[in-house]
Amino acid sequence: MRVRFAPSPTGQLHVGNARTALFNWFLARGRGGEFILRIEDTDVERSTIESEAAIVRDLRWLGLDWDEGPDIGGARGPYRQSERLHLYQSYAQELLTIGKAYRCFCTKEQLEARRAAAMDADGFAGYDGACRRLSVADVDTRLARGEKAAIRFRIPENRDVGFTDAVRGEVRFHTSVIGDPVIMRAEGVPAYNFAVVVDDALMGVTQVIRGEDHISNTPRQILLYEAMGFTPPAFAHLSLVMGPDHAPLSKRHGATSVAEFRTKGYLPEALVNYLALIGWSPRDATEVVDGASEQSELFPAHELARRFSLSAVTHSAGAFDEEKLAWANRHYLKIAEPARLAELSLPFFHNAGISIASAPEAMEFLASVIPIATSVVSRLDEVPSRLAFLFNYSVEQALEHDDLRHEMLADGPRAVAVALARELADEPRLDRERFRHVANRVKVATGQKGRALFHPIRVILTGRAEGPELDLAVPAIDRGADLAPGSGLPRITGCRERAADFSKALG
RNA sequence: GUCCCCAUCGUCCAGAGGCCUAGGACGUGGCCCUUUCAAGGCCAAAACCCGGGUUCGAAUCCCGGUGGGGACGCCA
Repeated sequence: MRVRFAPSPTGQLHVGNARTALFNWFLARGRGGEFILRIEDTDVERSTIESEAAIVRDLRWLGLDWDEGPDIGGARGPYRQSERLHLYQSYAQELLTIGKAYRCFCTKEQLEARRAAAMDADGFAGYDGACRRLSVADVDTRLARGEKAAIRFRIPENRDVGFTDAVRGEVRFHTSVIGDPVIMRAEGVPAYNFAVVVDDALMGVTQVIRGEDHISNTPRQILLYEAMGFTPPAFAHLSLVMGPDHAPLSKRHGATSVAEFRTKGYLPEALVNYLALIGWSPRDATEVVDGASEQSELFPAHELARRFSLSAVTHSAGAFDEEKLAWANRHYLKIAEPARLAELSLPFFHNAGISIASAPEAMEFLASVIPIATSVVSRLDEVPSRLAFLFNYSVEQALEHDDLRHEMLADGPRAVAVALARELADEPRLDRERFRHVANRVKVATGQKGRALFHPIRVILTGRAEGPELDLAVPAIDRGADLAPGSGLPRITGCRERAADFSKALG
């Protein structure tokens, strides 16, 4: 089995296309097939090498890999259509020779005018066949005169073209609704419908899995396969991914590209898992035990691949639900390696204005505290604000908030601050256990308890009324104090100093 | 306009004629846990688009309607 993903490098990788790539990859990896990446850059105007690089980067980020592609080569290359022009030219010539294609001299303006008229008259919007029966002599003289001509494929008349779609079943079109498509533009560049067919045939693609928007191109392509003597591959058309309102997913709905989801702080495994859930369910009928079926929907990519099958893909379009993506992200955030999360969150800290040295001790410290944030947050971009108290600590700043100041200036909290400073003064390294011990002594010393005791302590240690769990914050701050000198971690202060500062500030 | 595809809780899926008093997940509401916010646990509300057939029996099959989407390009 050979499958492919064939994006055109005209922009960012869209999540809908990413899902198509994913389903192809699932199939290849789940059943030992080959996955090919091919770049369809025949639109010279819009294709850019930057887009190609971005698409490759995003596919890699998602964790996809391919067996053949423009960046790694392969036996059936090249894998960029712009580098295969001679192939299209020779096949087009062949079709011309055997009379299955013909030159078309119609201009864009003429075509548009006639199309509009025909659409009103009988609803047919395809090519009207004006150049279909030009004589050889005619064509030769016009060519000799220097007139530019495109090459069109002659769609056979009065035929049914059908195929068995792997997700939809039987699909049938009558050739009367298909106009002769351009296969080579006047400039000598192939048109999409022709290039895909030549490439898929030559590259030995056995299953074409693509978006539903291509379903009506399929009959043209099948006819092209036949005309050139190729055996058509199996086709599968995936329903499209829509926005929450079931209109086509667009910027107006928020993020639409893989790159945007990355910069919003989603983990690739979460996006992959979520995307797989649109239009497909990883549930396996064989796992139904005692009438209760498998409940989880969260699986690593290789497991999704193992379970994947085209026949289980839904026929209807699915709406993109960022809430559910966020849920998947929370899950993967919780099970990810802290060291990796520390690495991944670096740019988010940078954006938040918190610079963290790349020194190993700094990264080690970050890794040790990152679970404080990732255990409660939905995305990586929320991490810095959760952890800011470790880096940007200041008594003054904390007391600038009216509500906090009022609360801290009350007798109870003031007593807690003073007692905490005193207790901490003689305390060696703090960990959760020691902290509980200290808190207990503060409780005894002040007679405060519950919220009245812990709320002031939280404000002292985090400078905020809410936030990371104290159990985790305490040892984190304590470690930071030890690391601060020369570690490249700016302005980290230990518990002892914080308590003392507050005690002083509150009088 | 013509052709094609699709139609189960707000959303994503399960359901391939009786197992359905329609199941799961996200989200929502409530309760529990808890020194806060979360997380976690438990419970709840919530759907077969409409109309005709076929059948002893239809969410499941057929036809029509309606609704949504796609295509009709010298874009892909």
